Amino acid sequence: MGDGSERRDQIIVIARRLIAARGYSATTVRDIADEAGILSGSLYHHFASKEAVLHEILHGFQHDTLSAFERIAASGGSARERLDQLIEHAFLTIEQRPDDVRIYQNETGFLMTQPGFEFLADGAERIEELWLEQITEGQAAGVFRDTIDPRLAFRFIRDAVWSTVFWFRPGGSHTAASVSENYLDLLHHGMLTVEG
Amino acid sequence: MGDGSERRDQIIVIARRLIAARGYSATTVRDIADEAGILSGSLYHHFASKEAVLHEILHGFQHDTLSAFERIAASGGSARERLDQLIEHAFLTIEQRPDDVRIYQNETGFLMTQPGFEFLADGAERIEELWLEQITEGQAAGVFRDTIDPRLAFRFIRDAVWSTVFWFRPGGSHTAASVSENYLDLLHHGMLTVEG
Amino acid sequence: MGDGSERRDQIIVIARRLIAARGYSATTVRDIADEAGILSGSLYHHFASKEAVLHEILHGFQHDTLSAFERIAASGGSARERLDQLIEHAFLTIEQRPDDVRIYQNETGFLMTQPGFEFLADGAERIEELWLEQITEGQAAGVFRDTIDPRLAFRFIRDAVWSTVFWFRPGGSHTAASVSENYLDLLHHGMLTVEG
Amino acid sequence: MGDGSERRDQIIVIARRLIAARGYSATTVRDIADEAGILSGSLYHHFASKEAVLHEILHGFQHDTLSAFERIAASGGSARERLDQLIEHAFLTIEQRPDDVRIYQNETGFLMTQPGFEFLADGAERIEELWLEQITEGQAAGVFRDTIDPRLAFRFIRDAVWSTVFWFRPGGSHTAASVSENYLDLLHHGMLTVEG
DNA sequence: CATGAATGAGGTTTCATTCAT
DNA sequence: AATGAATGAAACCTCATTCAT
Repeated sequence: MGDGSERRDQIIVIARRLIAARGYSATTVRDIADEAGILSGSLYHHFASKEAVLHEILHGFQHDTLSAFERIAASGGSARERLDQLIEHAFLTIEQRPDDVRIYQNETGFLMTQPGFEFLADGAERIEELWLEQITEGQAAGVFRDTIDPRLAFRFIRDAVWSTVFWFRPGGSHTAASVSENYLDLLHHGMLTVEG
Repeated sequence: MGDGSERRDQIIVIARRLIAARGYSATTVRDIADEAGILSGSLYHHFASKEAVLHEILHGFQHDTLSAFERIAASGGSARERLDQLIEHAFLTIEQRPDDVRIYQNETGFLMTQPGFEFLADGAERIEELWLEQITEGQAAGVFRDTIDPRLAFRFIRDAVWSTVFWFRPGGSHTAASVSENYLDLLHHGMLTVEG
Repeated sequence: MGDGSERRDQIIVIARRLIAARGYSATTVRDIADEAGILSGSLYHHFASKEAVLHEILHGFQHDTLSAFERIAASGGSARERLDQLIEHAFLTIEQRPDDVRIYQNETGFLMTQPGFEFLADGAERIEELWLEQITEGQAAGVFRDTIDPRLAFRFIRDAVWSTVFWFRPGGSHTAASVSENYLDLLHHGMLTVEG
Repeated sequence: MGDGSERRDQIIVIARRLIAARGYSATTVRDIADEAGILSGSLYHHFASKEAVLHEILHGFQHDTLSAFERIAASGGSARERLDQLIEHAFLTIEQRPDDVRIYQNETGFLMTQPGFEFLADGAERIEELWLEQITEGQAAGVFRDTIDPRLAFRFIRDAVWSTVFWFRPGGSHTAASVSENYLDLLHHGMLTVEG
C-alpha cells in the first residue's frame, strides 16, 4: 500500500471530488466504490481505511503547497514581491486544485487534533512562519505599514484568499488572475482613496 | 413546538456548543440528550428532528444578524461609516456568539441547497445586497477606490472577517475590539506605506 | 373507566374512523389524541391502554351484531327466511357501521388468540352456530340443497357478505339494499340458467 | 440486487411465512434476520428495505397469478368452463401458496395507494377484467343468469374464494379440491332446491 | 484484485405509557 | 381532566470494516 497503481489513483480522484462536494463524513466508502465501479469492500485492497484516503489527499496537497511556499520564500526579490507571489500561488492553486483546497478548508479544523493528522498542524505552523517572515521583513524595511499586527495581517490575508475557493467559479466574469489582481490591489492600497 | 420552554432552550444551548465543536453530522442526538440529562428519544418531545434543532439555531442567528445589518444599513452617516459599522458588528457577533458563527460558517454551504433551508441562501443574498450598497455608494462618493470590483471586495471582506471565528480566542493578546481595529486599518489603508 | 363521558365517546368515534382506515397497529395513540384536541398522555385518563380502545370498539360491535343475530334466529318464519334476514342484516350493518365492520374484518384474525380478546373467538363460534342452524334446518326441510357441506356454505356466505365492506361505497351505482338483493339472488339460484 | 442468490431466496421464504402469520407491520426486520441466522443489518445486503422484501413477495405472487389467469382466459372452451377454471386455479393457489395469498389479502388494501405499489391496483384491475369477461360472455350466451350485476357477481365470487385462505387447513375434513367442488356447486346452482 | 456475505456498532426516530403538577 | 416532560424499548437503517473464496 502506498505504491501508485491505476486503480488507486482513480479512487483518489473520485474520493477527492466527492469529499470536496459533500464533506468527509457525509461521503461514504460505498459512494466512492460505486463511482469506481467496484464494491465497497474491494476498496480496502487499495487503502487501509477511509481515513487513509483522506490522509493521502491532505498530505499530498499540503506537501505540494508547502514546497511551493518554501521555494517562493527562498527566492530572490523583496519581501513585498515574495508576499505577492505567495498570494498569487494560492489563487493559482485554487484554480488548479479546487477540490483539494475545499477539503483542506473544510476538514482541517477538526482533523488537526486527530491522531495521524498531526502533520496538518505542523504544516499550518510552517506556512504561517513563511508568510510571517515576509510581512515582518517588509515592515522592517518600511515597505509595509507597521501599525498592523503581522500575525493578524497574515490570518486576514490567508482567510480571504483561501475562502475564495467557495465562491469562485471559473467561466464567470472573473479569471483566477483577475481575482488575484483585485485582491492584491485591495491589500496593497486599501479601500480608501487619498481624499477619503 | 416552536415556543420556548426552559428545557427547549437548554437543549438549544447544548446543541449549539456541540455542533460548533464537532460539526452537525458528527454530533449525535445522543450526545445532545446525554448532556441534557435525558434519553435521546425524549429530545423528540421538544424538536421534530435533529435537523429541526439545527434549523432553529441557524434561523435565529441569521434573523438577528440580518436585523442588525438592516438597521446599520438604514442608519445615518456616510457609506464608509456604515461599512465600518457592519464590519464592527460582525466582529462583535464573533465575540458574543462564536458558536452560532462557527455553525453558520461550517454548515451553511452544504445546507443552502437542502429543502427547508432555503432561507440561508435568501439571507446570504440580502446580506450581500446590504454590504454592496455601502461599497458602491462609497465608490460613487469617491471615498472608496473604484479600481476594485465591489462584489469581489465584499467577498474578500466578508470571508476575512467571519473566518476570524476559527482562530480568535478571547483572553489572548487581542480583544475583539483590537482585532476589529486592526482589520479596519488594513482594509482602509492597505499594507503598503506611502513610500512602499 | 367504563362510564360514558362525552370525551370518551368522542375518542371512540375518532379511533374507530382512524383504525378502520389505517389499521390498528398503524394508528398511533397520538393520531387519535391529536384529532381529539388533547395530548396523547391525556388519553389515558379515559382508557387504560390503546388496546382497551380497540377492545371497546370490537366488544360493542360484536355484542350488537350477535344480539341482532340471536333475535333473528329466534324469530318466526322459515329457515330460509331467517337466513335471508341474517344476510340482510349483515348488509345493513355494513351500510350503517362500515368502520366497525372493517376493523372487525381486519384485526380479528390476529387478535382472536390474544389475551383479553377471547370473546372474539367465542362470538365467532356462536355466530357460526346461529347461521349453521338455519342452513341445516333448511336442508332438513328440503328447501336448501344438501349436496353442499353446511359449514362450507356458511363460510362462503359469511366471507362474501362481510367482504363487501371493502369495496362497497354508498352513492355509487348500488345501494346496500341492491347489493343485498343481488347477493341473495345469486345465493338462492346460482349463476346458471336452467338451460346452462 | 434483484437477482436471486440462495440467501436472498431463503430470506424471502422466511419473510413470507412471518408476514403471513403476523402481518407486515407486526413483523420486524429482526424477526426475519433472526430466523435467517444473521444480524438485522445484514439483511440490507440483500434488500434495500423492509418494504422491498414485501414488494418482491407481492410482485412475484401477482405476476404468477395474473399469468395463470391470462392463460386460462385465453384458453378454449366456454365462458362457464373458463370461469370454473379461474375459480379452481384460485383454490389451487390457496393450497399451494397460502402465505402469499394471506399476505396479498391482508396488506393489499392499504398498500395499493402507496408509492411503489401501484402495480397492485393495476393487477387487481386486470384480474377484474379477465374474470368479468367470462361472466358477461356467459350471460350473453344465455348460460349465466343476467339478473345479477356482473361486477357484483365477480366481487362476491372473488371474496368468497380468496377468503377461504383464512380458514381452510389441509389435513382436515376437506381437501382443496373438495372445497373447490363445493363452492362451484353452490355458485352454479345456488342454495335452493327446485321445490324451495 | 475483486466479490459477496456478514459483522457490530451506532445512528435517527417512533411510540405506548407514566406521572408530577 | 389535562398538560408537559420524560421513559424505555424497540423500530428501521447505515456504514466502516473483515474475510473466505
